[in-house]
Amino acid sequence: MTTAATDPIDIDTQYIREAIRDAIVDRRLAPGTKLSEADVGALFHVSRTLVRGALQALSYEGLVNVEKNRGAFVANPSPEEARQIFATRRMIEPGVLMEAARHITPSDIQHLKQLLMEERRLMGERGQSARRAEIKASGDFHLMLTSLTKNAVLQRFMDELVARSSLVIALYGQSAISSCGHHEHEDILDAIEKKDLERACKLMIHHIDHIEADLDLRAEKGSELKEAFRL
Amino acid sequence: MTTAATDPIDIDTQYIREAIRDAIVDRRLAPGTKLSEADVGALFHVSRTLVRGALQALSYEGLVNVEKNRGAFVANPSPEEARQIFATRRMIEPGVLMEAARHITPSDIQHLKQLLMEERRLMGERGQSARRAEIKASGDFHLMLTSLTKNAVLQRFMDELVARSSLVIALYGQSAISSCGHHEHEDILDAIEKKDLERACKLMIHHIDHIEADLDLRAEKGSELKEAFRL
DNA sequence: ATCGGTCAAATTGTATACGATCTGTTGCCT
DNA sequence: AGGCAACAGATCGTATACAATTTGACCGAT
Repeated sequence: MTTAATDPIDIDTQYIREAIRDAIVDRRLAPGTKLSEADVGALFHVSRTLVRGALQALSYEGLVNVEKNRGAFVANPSPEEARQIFATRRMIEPGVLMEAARHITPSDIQHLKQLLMEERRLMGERGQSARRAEIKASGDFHLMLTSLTKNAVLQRFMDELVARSSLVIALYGQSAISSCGHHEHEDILDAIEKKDLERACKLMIHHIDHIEADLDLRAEKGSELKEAFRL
Repeated sequence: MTTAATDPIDIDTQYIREAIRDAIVDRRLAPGTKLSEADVGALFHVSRTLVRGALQALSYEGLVNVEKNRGAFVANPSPEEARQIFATRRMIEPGVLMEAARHITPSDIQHLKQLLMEERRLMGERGQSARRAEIKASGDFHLMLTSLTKNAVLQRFMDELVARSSLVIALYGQSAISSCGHHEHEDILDAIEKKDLERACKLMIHHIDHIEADLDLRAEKGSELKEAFRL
């Protein structure tokens, strides 16, 4: 076996950024968790300098909050933030769909179908890690669709939106996703394959609506004291 | 005169980031210009540490390119990038418009009208600084519209898109903006005021189309050697 | 004269050192 | 006992020092 996982030689800001990002999106790091520069640096055997860079980058993505002179914490998105994220997805994703459909090839469709099969397989599994993998696979469908647009700007926006959505789903999801989420991806792909873009768009919007509807966004949750006390 | 411009007391990463950003968007820094960490640091009387943070942030926004071991350069967007930026705006801005219209108040409309008057005033002026101000005012209309949505995620996306658009317009614009660009903002606002959202959306799309149509995006320009030689 | 290689200057990459700020605790005073 | 102030530990913010890399110049060989 390689030693890559525990003893990677080339640790740079980017590597750390992605490692933390994955951990957050996979919910191995709980929202609110403090990410001390010294601790993270020790973990990766690098100085605080590189860690700071990674944390700053993640704060631009909205995955961590950095509080001045207090440190960085895994983001704990408020219900309001969650709503904004999904509102933005509703605006963008129909366009993504249309643009992706213009470029899509039969080979792309095969790849997407394969992803959906993998997703379905995971759905059968039980346990927390399966649920993580399911959330991830669900996001990957949207990201792969986006990659077909060959639009780097859009890709970055969607990367951020999907990552933050994962966090929100993990926080507020009521776990009915399994039942509704999956068919919808297949239906969307079907509509694209049949060039029925109008239907595909409609399905996409409904899909996003359903994901958001599965969330429990009633104000109080975790740490939003400021909101709770109307400060 | 005040010494604020040359001797500000509180210089932090954010301040530097905004200063450079403004300079790039205003085109006081030409695309391709090298931003040496030491030089910038000397200018603001800070160490390279803060400058690096600012440059990294700007690279996430797509306003500067950081090349490993070579330094940071003011972005020189390729025609392809320009197309992607405008394609993305076409996807997002109709949604922005709809959402903004839902929240808009008479007072907001007054503010927007005031902005448009200012814009029109600048249009009368001549010279490079007037053109800069005009490009800026033109972007501000879109940003102010976005701010009405009260959606922070969206706001950040639009901030980036508008900033990069300014760069692209400065680079590839053929300066016919004056004639077409302005009426369109007024027309859009009119349509919003009359609650004719369908018309407002259509006008917005056309507006973006017109801006892009005014660009000269034929491949070769400046430094895109890789493209030029098909590497 | 041109090509190739070696070397020096300049610039970035990373680590470390030091100062500033926050947090929690201790102990005194009322 | 309760509250306030001073202090100590920990953590972040910034600057500086040193290592690694790039770039351009010089110089000798073909």
